[in-house]
Amino acid sequence: MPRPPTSPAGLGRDRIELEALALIEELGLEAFSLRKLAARLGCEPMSLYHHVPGKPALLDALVDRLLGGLPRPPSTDAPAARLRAFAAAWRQLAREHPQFYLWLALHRWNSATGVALLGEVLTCFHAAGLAPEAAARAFRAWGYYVLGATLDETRGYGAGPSSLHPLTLAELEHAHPRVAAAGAWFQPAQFDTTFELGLAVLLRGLGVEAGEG
Amino acid sequence: MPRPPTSPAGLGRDRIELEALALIEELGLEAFSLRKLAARLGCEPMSLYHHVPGKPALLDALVDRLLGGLPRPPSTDAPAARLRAFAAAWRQLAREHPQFYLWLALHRWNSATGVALLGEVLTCFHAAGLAPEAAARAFRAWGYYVLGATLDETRGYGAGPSSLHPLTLAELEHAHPRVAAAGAWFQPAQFDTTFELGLAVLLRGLGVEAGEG
DNA sequence: ACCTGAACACCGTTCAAGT
DNA sequence: ACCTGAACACCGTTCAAGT
Repeated sequence: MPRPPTSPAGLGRDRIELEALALIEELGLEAFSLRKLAARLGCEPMSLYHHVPGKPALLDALVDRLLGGLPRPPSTDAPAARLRAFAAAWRQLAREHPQFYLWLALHRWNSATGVALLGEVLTCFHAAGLAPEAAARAFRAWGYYVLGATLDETRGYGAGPSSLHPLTLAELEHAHPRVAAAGAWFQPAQFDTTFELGLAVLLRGLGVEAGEG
Repeated sequence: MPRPPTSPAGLGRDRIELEALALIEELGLEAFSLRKLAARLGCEPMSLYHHVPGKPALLDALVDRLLGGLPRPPSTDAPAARLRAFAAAWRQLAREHPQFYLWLALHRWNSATGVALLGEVLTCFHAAGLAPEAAARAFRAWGYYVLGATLDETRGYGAGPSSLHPLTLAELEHAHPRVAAAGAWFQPAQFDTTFELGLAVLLRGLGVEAGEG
């Protein structure tokens, strides 16, 4: 009684990768392990090695999967609109996979999928009329901003306290009233507005968007 | 024969923390362990627990140590100059501790030291004449950019390939000539120029620096 | 007060063996 | 071809014991 190649009982890369993605969000990236993944899949830890070379390779495969699935803006849109759309899709991906995002963001995208995506973004800067050097630098600066924002949004205030001797709210308000007051604009509900503000400044200042837009 | 409190034979937090900082850079953040630190210090792993509550607490103490040691610009400088100086000092710190920087950058600075530093930076935006909300959002956008740039500089291209099937240089030049050509401006020698470009755009667009400087 | 040794509950991964 | 079980070399940390 041979079973189909993607039978739920068989492992296969798809089932392994999808379950890994879910388990990472459930447990956190640090607590995720191949042994727990195997338990979730109902197999022995070592069975995974017949489908995946090891843990780093599995995580890199997840990067490729997510990069490949990122929605692309229509190439008929204006360059600035396309860059806003790329940033929005990327932020959405970070929001959907906050735990995995640390690995996703900080590993080199030197696979075919990753380089293709980088090329699409870089093309927007060329399409905006920038010379090669200006386009390369603007691409980089834009990436710095998007990277920092998404990491801060997923791993910053949302991640909870980590210090040995954290300041209490009362201490904060007494010692640093301005920091305490600014906290109102550091809430998740404000993320979109703040992100758009900085992005608009960058796109305009980098020469991607005309002054009168 | 009682020994002085900071004797080389005794452990003490200072010796533990300084050795940890050095060992993290030597081995990499992921490979660093308390057991290896103990071996380096010539003691048993469990001896460390008499000076430090655990591994995360030790790393958070290192954050506090480095934040406290960050050089501060003179408060007589103009706000924009101070923000450039903070960014430069921060980038320097990242360059000196590229391995530890991932932990340093992504843990909440809710200690007294951390909040004081955040307050000093936020004050620059107020001093530039921005209203509380604009200052809070500009502070955040500035931080996104600095965070992303430093992480990319320390963990990006410098960290080597990670993908399962990386593109070769020849494949890259054939399939994505523009990405390959842009690589010339992605080298470490170009980091300063690119960083300053984006920072200038942000400071000007956020209203920190006047149009005519 | 400070350090030690054995032990516990985990890791990723190798290897030889099963079907 | 695919899965398993035992084993190896690691982790962080607890606990009881030493001085």
